[in-house]
Amino acid sequence: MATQTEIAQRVVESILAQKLAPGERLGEQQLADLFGVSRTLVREALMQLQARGFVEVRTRKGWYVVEPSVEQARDAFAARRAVEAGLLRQAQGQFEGKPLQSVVRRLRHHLKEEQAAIDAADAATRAFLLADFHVCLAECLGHRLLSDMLRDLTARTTLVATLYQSTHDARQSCADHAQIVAAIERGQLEQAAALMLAHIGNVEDALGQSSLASADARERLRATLAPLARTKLRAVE
Amino acid sequence: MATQTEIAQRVVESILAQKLAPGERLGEQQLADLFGVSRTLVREALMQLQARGFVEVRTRKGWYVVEPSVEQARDAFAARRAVEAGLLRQAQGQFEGKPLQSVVRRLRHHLKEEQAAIDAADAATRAFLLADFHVCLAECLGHRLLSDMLRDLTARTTLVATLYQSTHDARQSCADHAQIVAAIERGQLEQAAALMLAHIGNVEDALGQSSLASADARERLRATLAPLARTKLRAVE
DNA sequence: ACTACATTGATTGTATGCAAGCTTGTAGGG
DNA sequence: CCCTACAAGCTTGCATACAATCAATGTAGT
Repeated sequence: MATQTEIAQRVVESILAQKLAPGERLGEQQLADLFGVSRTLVREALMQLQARGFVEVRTRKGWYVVEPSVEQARDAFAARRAVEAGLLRQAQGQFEGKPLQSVVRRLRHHLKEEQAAIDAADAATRAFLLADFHVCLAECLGHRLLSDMLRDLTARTTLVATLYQSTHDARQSCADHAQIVAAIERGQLEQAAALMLAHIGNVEDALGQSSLASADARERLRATLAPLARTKLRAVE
Repeated sequence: MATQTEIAQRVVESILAQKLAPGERLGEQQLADLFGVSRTLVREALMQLQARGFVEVRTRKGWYVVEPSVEQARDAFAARRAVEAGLLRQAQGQFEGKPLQSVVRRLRHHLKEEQAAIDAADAATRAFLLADFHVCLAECLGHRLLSDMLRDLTARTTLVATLYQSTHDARQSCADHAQIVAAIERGQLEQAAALMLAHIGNVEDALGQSSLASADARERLRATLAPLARTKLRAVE
């Protein structure tokens, strides 16, 4: 009892909420049973998600949540830097004081939600809201297309953050956001752009530290399972 | 005898080559027969294209090549301005003189192709190459993700250019591109960004003139068919 | 005991079938 | 003559059925 769009949405939500880990397999029949529909709808939903970069299909093997490489992760961050800085600088000539007030108002509202989530909600909700700030910014600035693209882009970076066990602090991100909003309110959009670049850099650096530790999934699996195997061997002896 | 990806690619090519006009209907069975596959594959291909913004589905009515409204067209141009200017400014700190040389070399090669096409090729090929310049730029600057996104974005703007009968001159675009490359070669990326903004503005303005004339599809149809109906009436008399 | 191979099970890839809905053409009434 | 109601045909939406391929397990042979 669900449409393709609903299925796709639910899968994306689950990925962002870390209920679906990167590299996790998504069986077609399994999802079909879960949603009470046929494999056809599931496939169509997955194809859309593939086009948006959330899942990938390995021929005759199945669908998997994307597991971005370090290089791909850097690419996503680089893309966000270019887009979001461009966004703010573009707004410089676009707005003439007045409309920015309503933008600031909406962003402040979003900041409040972020802070509330940091105090109360789980990590998944926090991560979602922190990413949504950037989407909200693009939307407030009138960029409908870019807000959609940023939704997927930030989702990607959030994904790699969970994949590489980012040590980044939610509180720090929220503080960064507040600074950016303050700069926008002062009309200093160039500075806002600079702050945004620094902010994205912070998030990216946070995962740079641990990227070596869990660089390879195979290695990680071996490391995780090694003691178990040893125990088993000893039991057999 | 074709995979979904091939079908999707062919459809996109046809749209860009103006063999498929905006608003044109794409029957599933029709495409299935054409490619010698079943409707299933066609549907899956169309779903991907829907996610990328090339086609839309009206329930129980069929698939149609997107027919962007004026507002959506402006949105696409605004997105391109933000992304491409951001791209160039971002490159400012990224490169330190040397690697830019290879970028310039590749872009110059592209410029030559553009000029050759302007002299020899048809309008569709020209439009494709002119749009591809921007994709190529992003790719040269190391933005793999953004180049993909720009491929779709520029396709969108090319689409609206054909839809609103842009009066823009290919030669002018190519000259703009040459100026941008020259600025990059001089290392003046800030200026390159400014030139890029002006260039995109030029293209957008070219269709701004005729946007009022064909603002509404319904209106346009009425305007197109009105004289025909009159002629017919006279013949009957 | 280990390797090579065959068989089985499961899963994806593709096609076909059936129901629902829109469009169009036509007939009947005003 | 025009307008409305109805029916037929075509098209999409979704499910099911079948084919192809891969992984895994079990087996036989060395």
